[in-house]
Amino acid sequence: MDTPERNQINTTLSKFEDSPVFNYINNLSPIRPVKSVHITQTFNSLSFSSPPSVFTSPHVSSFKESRFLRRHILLDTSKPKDSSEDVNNKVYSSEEAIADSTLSHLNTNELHESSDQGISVGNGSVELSSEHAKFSDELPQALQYNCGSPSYDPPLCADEANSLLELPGEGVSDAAYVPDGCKTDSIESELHLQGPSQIDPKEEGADCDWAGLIPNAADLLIEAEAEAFKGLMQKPSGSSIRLSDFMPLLQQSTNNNDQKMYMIKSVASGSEHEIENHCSEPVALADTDHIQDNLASGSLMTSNPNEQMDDKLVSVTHRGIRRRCLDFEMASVRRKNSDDNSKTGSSTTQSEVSNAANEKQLLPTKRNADSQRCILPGIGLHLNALATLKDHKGLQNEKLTSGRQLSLSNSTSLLLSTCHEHQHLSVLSVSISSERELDPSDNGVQPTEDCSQASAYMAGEDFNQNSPKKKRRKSEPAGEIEGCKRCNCKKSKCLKLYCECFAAGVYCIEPCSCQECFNKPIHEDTVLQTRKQIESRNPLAFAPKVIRSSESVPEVGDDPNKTPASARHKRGCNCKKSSCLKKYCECYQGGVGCSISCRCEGCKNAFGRKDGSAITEMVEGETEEETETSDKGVAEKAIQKTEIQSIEDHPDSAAVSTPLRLSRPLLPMPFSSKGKPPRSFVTTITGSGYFASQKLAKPDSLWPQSKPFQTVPDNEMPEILRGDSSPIACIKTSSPNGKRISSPNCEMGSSPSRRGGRKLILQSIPSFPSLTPHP
DNA sequence: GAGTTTGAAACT
DNA sequence: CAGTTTCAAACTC
Repeated sequence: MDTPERNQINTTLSKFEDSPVFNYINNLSPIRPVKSVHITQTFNSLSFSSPPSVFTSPHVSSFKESRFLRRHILLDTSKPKDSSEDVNNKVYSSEEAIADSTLSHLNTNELHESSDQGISVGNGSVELSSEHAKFSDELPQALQYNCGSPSYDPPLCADEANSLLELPGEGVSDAAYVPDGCKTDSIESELHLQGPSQIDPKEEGADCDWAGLIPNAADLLIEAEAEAFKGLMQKPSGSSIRLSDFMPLLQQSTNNNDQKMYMIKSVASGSEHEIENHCSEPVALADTDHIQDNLASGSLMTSNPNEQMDDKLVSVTHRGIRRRCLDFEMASVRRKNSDDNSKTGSSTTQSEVSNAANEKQLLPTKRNADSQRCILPGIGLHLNALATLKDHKGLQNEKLTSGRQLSLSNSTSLLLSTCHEHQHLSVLSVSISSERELDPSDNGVQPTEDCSQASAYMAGEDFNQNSPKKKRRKSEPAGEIEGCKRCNCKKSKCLKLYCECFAAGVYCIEPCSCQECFNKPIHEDTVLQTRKQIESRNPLAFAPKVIRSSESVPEVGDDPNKTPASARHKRGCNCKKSSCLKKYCECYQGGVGCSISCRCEGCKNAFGRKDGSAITEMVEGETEEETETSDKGVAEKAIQKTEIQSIEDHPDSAAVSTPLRLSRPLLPMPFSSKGKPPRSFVTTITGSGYFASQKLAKPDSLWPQSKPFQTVPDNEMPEILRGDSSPIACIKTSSPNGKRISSPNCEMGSSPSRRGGRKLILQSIPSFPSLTPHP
């Protein structure tokens, strides 16, 4: 990504601004240029986004910055700066400065630098190197300015600011990020600002930049042009710069001689072309070549209809250029938008297509698509819907009794084969539209949520569910957990926490054997209401029962209270007879050790006991689970070490030994017998985000480390959830309101891959909450 | 698959 | 908050 193009644009713009034509245009334009406002906006936006943008894509940055600069210049005239991008900015700023006539100093050196950098400085550029320097410095300051400087105009429009903020960053050209309307306004406003000044003597002075290259004399100008041309021709990348160079020349020529003007004009036209190209293709890198070609061919000369023979031709040309730029920008924006859309669409379509093509591969494709957006979610929903479909076809046969994998495969096959048409359609439609609506099965599934919800929900379910469940299961070794949860509720209607699915925040699906189930998309409202009620009683009701922190997370820092234990059950268990050695124990089921918060009797939790004996856990590096236990140190039930040892001895114990890891394995281990995963939901907090997953399942990295998990008294849990990290926050936030706050982290957070099953996703409590229709 | 056990969730 | 009931998973056979 080279910035040169944009730079050129900037320069051209600045030139335009200077030209009286601009003023005229501005007058004509219905858009009210609120210079200050726009500028400020841009500035603000720049301030916010600029840094990254700068690094990422100079183009964008240049453009924005340029605006920036102006403002700065206006505000501050005396700051030095160096960055190349700044140079671009300089152009504008310089122009402004010129307009203001406040800045008069030109630094040939700077000019050279700018040119070297490839940033061509238009007239304005010539002017103030010093300013440029300032700008660079100012960028950061810009914010300050905005805040403090009275000079600044009123705050930017929220829309604009948003637009700016929204900018994808580099890739997007200025135009792209700026809304069409806004953009034009902003540009025009810029023009206005510069417009009045038009061509200042100083600008000519600016030409002085060129001066390095070109002497003031008209004759020299021509020569300079020739050189510039050569330079353009020679330098592919630098083409933009050269163009800018031409601009100044043009201006000078205008001032100097009409004849020369022609020359210039021709050149200018060429520049325009280039500019246009740039404008039109801000993003494209190849432009330079293009431009060169054009120049070489001489097309440059002819291109502009706008050009005129007058002295003002230059200005006109500028204007023409300007406009084109704007237009192009707009066009570019449009293009980008369209492109983006097309891309997105294409991507979606592709994904879908691929999905369609590879029905079986839905998962993978989906995952791929995941990155992109809602689509997947949609798919996930769809999957759920599919799940519901089972009814239609009676595919359920397969309820997974023992062999989930088989069932999954079967189900998938069913979907593919039997439902296949139906599903296909649905899937495709979903993916395409990114809406589940299309699915007949979907019905009312989460209409409210859209991407966010869908994503969360979907994410979980999607991957998992969709085919995911099935696939996952397939992928997973038999015993493994599948991520999917299935319930067998008879009386709760799957609207109580008794229901694992409901508790996990997922809809029941095929594999479920539940009766009178209301935990389906069709009953979304009911589900949401019920969920709210439950949350009202217990905000953490849908929070992961087990919270785990990953090393990455700064957990400790976050919660002083928390013990280092990697994970703990939210509320602790209350086991009386199972000794916390069976899945009856939620702690054990969750693969975590018991903590102080536990009220268990005779705790022998292999993962760790209250007393902290959790020796077993310390396995391998990861240990941790219970390291805390020591902290807790409560020996309420101090279990004898012997027990622990014994545990270790046992094969299972092995798992135990490394509780965390084990957890991964462990889960399977203990659960493996049936292959079901533990019920408990685990929330893992990773640096990026936390995951709450029902299953420990593939804890992957999660476990390990870190977080001390405080055993977490009930109180703590909430804190943990809330406080610390966003992830938690996500959970909580979501749950309380019933809304899911999907933090990107949460959703994406984890690599979906981790949790195969929907459970994983589910874990993000938010998912469920998300279901809540709250806007 | 039926029955039992278990402990969480829900209720009082 | 404690006690009881309900519930469904976990477990056993």
